[in-house]
Amino acid sequence: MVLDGQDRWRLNNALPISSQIYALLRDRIVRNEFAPGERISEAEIAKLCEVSRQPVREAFIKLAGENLLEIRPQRGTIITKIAYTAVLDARFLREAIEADIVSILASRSDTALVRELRDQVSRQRELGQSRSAEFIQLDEHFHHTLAQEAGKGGAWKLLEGLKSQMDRVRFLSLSQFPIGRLVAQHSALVDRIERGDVSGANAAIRTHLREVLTDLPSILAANPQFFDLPDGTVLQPANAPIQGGIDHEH
Amino acid sequence: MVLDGQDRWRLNNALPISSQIYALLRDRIVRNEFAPGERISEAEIAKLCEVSRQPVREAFIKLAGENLLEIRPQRGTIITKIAYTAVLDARFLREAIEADIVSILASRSDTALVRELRDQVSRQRELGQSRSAEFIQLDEHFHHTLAQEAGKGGAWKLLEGLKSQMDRVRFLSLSQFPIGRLVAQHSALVDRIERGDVSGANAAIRTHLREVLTDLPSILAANPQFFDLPDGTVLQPANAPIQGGIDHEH
DNA sequence: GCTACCATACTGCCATACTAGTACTCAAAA
DNA sequence: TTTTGAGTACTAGTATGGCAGTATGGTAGC
Repeated sequence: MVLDGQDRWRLNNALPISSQIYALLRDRIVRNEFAPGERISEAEIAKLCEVSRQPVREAFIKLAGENLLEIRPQRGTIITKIAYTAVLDARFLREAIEADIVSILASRSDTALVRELRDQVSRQRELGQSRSAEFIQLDEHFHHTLAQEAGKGGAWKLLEGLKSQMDRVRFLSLSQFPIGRLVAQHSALVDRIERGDVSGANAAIRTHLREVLTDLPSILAANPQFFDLPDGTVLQPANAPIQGGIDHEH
Repeated sequence: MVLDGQDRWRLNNALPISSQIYALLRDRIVRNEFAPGERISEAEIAKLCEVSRQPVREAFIKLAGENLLEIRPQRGTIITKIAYTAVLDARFLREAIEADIVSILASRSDTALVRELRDQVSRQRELGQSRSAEFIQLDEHFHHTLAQEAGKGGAWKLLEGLKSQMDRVRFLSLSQFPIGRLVAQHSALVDRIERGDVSGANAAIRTHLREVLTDLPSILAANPQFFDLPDGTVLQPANAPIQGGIDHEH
């Protein structure tokens, strides 16, 4: 593991230590500040944070539950590689739920909500192309707002664990993030919600979510060591339509 | 907590203790052998299993991650009540992913798969109305097979944690389980997969998944103490169409 | 009878120590 | 030179004890 110089990682004492270690490690893993495949040990992190192994261990267990760590008894713990198929699976799940969410929003035309979303979009626009990391935060907030307002905040929380793998890819693709296009898609989405255009909003969010992973193959090509490819995986564009299509009755 | 007489809970030594405690507790919670809202303590379980508190604690952490336990620091740990909204959210998620799965299967007509599925359906039919608990296992296996064969086994695993809340409801509804109808739906689904009828298979799985929770309101009425209802929740049939509709482009 | 307070018995959280299992180094034997 | 085996330095898993915070029951004061 790459130490941050010789610094210790500072914690506060408002929350349980294990929770802080968890949040701290998760953030670093998702941002790919650890190399996938790299070893990480309880004792090492404990020493770095000047705490005992126990809270570190509990954080490890939670991270392993999200498939960010693989704990191998008596052998060691490693940062998992980004599972290519898990990324695609997570995207399908997210697309399905968010499509429902915007459908709900569009079908009830809440003017206060539309105003709030427009505010967020302008803030996103102001960032400019250079501030990709901050954009991801705003993007996260935008989508969270959608879920919350649709009364699906609970479902959103359930999905957060699944998003981990997708998030790692997003941070890998920071440099080639087409922020302008994503913001425009957000804006178009809000337009359609405002007009009560259910199917239009639906299509907009689906297109948007596929955009995020458009460059997955090229990212994979540029960082093959970060990924875990099942044998015989055939690379195809991540934004291909869902095979077989989806038909919902009403 | 209701002790099983004065017995201890036997563990083997093939797996880590914490994993065994986790599996043991999860099974009991999902089967509603603990009363939701009831307190449960590390020390109590540790004593019962004749192990130290540490592995029990680690099992608690994993269970809390699935929202089966609520750990309140310095106050105690309780079995969560079944979150009514979480059940509905989980159903939406499951419906979305399984609809994709059967679409994939229907669009490629795998005769070996169809044979396997038919075998499973006949075994389900043989059980008869009286063996609800065993039926749930077979049902689980059936749906798992669908996911596996569609190459979405990974996504299925991701969803397992979310299914916990739904499973608790299913065990509550054991007595009034319309097994005959569910098996017939399975059979109809296989028919449509065999015919390559994508949209038909899609509709079949959606209807089927809604069936499982059809009786949610009556279950809730019969066991109000098991459920956690957000204030102002308006009870409505769990199998209502998704608000706003879902339109997928192709 | 009511309120404020305090002792007590819990709770979960963390530190420490120890166990058992694995990987690795390096020297001795073939 | 290659192979083997013992020793060592790790790893995660578990047991135990002490800590701080919380609920509870009873009591003193009103």
